[in-house]
Amino acid sequence: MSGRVKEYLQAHNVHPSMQRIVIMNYLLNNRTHPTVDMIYNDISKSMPTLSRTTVYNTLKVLVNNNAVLQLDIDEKEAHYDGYTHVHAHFRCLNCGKIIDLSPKYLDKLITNEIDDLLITETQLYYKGYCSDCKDLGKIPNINNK
Amino acid sequence: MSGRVKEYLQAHNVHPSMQRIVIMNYLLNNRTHPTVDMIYNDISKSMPTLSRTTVYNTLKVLVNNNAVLQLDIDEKEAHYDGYTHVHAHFRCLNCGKIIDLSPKYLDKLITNEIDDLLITETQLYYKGYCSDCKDLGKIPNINNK
DNA sequence: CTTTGTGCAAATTCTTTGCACCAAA
DNA sequence: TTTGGTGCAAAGAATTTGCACAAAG
Repeated sequence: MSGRVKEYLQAHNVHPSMQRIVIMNYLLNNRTHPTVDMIYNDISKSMPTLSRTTVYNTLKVLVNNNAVLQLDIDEKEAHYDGYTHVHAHFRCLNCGKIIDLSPKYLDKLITNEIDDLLITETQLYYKGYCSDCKDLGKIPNINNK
Repeated sequence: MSGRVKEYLQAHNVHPSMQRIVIMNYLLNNRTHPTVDMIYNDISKSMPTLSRTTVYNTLKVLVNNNAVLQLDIDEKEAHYDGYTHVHAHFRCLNCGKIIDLSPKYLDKLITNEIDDLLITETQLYYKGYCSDCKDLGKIPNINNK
């Protein structure tokens, strides 16, 4: 079972340490878009030596290697998603819950209510390299960063 | 000229103080998606008594009243946009520049190159109120909060 | 007067850094 | 024995809070 996770990490050029396997496994099995603190609190119950720094370090490595998605939908703190395919997210401004939106909404702007959600705000962000930067070898290598 | 700004603020139920007019005017005339610090540094040249806290306060009021858009495209710090209609944004991961994308890209997922930009990442965020929260009078009133 | 906005300093929160220790190749 | 991962404590950066003063109606 965690053999699968180990392979997943290796496929993404991430050296599969104990901590990395546990954190990646957590993300694959908890599709709740957790924060660093949620991950840390949950995992340290069964792995009391784990440090917050390691959670930060690990998530950075995983994100840089496209094994995990970092969500900036919450201005306070980052959330993480083990499902890396492009998909839309919804965050409730009252309870904070973040959910995936069905792919059928991916290519359209949504206004008002859908699927029993009241949408009040839409943000569409693209990231990459602009014309000035993209040619100049300024694109970083993968591992670490 | 700043009479226009004053009217704009009033139309959004924001009491038009000197500082608010100056900050709103700055955002309407600087479509560079500035951060709090950029706004503070630029404006305090001509208004040395301005405080960073007031910039924070003012932006919060403006955002809450839909007079300004807050962008969370940069995980480090918030950027602000005086143009509030829904539109897509692109941020260069090398130089940090944020630009608006033509509306023609709004309703489609972009991969690879467009308009001389190399897109490596797409984030589609919706915010609002989930089914559990939307009926319960949990939607905050506009002014302040 | 009374309410609302401003601004300083201190506090909070999330994240990163420096460095020593450990483990695996 | 060298390289890379872990974890503690401290530092850093962005933002918020508490409170006193000022301004406007």
